[in-house]
Amino acid sequence: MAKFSAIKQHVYNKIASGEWPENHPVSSENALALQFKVSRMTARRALQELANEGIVIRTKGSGTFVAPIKSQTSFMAIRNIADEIRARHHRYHAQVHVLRREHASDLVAEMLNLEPDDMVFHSVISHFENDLPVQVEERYVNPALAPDYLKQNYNDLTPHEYLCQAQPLTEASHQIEAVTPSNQLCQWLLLTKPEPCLRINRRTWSAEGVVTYAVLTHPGSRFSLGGHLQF
Amino acid sequence: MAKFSAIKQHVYNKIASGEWPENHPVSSENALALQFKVSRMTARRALQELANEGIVIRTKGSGTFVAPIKSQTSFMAIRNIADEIRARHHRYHAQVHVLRREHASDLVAEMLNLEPDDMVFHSVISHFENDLPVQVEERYVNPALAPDYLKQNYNDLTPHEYLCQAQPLTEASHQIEAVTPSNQLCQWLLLTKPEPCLRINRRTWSAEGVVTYAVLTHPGSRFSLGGHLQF
DNA sequence: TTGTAATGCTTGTATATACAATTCGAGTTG
DNA sequence: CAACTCGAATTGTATATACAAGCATTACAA
Repeated sequence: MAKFSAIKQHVYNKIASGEWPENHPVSSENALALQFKVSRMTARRALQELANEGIVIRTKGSGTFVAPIKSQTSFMAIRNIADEIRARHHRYHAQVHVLRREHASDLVAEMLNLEPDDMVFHSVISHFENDLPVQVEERYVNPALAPDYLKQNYNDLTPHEYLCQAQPLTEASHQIEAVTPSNQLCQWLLLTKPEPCLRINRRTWSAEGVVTYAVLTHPGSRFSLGGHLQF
Repeated sequence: MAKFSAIKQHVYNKIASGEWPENHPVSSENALALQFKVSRMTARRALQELANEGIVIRTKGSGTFVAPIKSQTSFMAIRNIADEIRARHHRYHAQVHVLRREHASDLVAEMLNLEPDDMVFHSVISHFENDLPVQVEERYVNPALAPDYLKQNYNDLTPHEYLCQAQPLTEASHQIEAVTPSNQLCQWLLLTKPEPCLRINRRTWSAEGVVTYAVLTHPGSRFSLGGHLQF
């Protein structure tokens, strides 16, 4: 492993272990250079790359500090929330609230191109970043296209991951809105009082039809969607 | 301007002008160092940052090349709110609340790559769909890049339309979040009580730098963002 | 007490150098 | 003609050094 990578890893560990919380000062370039017996330029490179990744914030004359977390995700690509959180070197885990077979409501039936009262799979899962839920994923699945959906263990892999491998997706549509969360959602999100939430309604298709309809709800204070375009 | 920035600019220009198309080789570190009379490390930094931005691709032993254009970003094309409303066959009109020259706040200065207290143009406009406001557009403009911004009549054309023709945009970044509107925003949006709002923070670049920073706020009950992807 | 000047620490920019690792083409060899 | 070798070019890693610029504290003077 390259020396500058070792230093980055050292900082990652400090942050992941909780030893360095938000805004905690990070060792200076010179201190790291001494500690790791490298030149200042090498220590500098490590901190610089961490800054590019948004892990730390550097201020001339002042120092380097652990960046406050504010989730940001690309809304162009359909990405996996778990991968995203891990890419930020934060701890991820999930909690399954609901996982069952049930009759489709009118709305769900329409979204999945089924008849009302047809059976669908329904799951509700909270996704945690550093012990704080950043997303409640409410998902309805067409049983014909993913018959083993209920048999998976969603602590190990996300529904999105499973569905991707079970039914390669060909198409997706999103609708993004701001909503007030229901009491039930507040509980799942560990919100003591309602706050504006970002909601993504997503339908995904495979070659054989609509696979799944998902309602993803993020607390406004813990999540924002980002994107970058070039022309 | 720092030397490494000058080199980056040089590469930007070559690409923007079309002189260097996709996959065209970029001058090597040593060549740029000679040409700009800097050390290799400085030329290297310029190319490295361009690579981080996704502008070029670097391969050890081979060289540096103009990156292929990122496609499929049509999800959130920069759309004009007025066109959108008219496309729905609804009546559109605008109301200008603020249109003036003022000192930049720290945040605005940072977003526009200016110094705090530099002068910027500031406008606040409500956009109405059938007599109900669906967006408050708060916009800050770099006066150097759009000196006539304040002279336009924003009942006839939107700031976005004017800026597009004044400074062709090359790049944009968005951040979408859910927020509670301030009292001032509630007034502008004709909301009797606060409701969750969808907020889009957008920065747009032309070849010469950041042109404008816009904060677009939509009432959650009157607006949602849609998108469709195919793979 | 207040304002100011000095000082030390930090990050930012820049240079010169060295060697490692990889790619790619030119030349050589069988 | 094919395969191989070699070397030039290029990017990657690392060091040592220098000075500029910003921040925060201390020391000092009014």
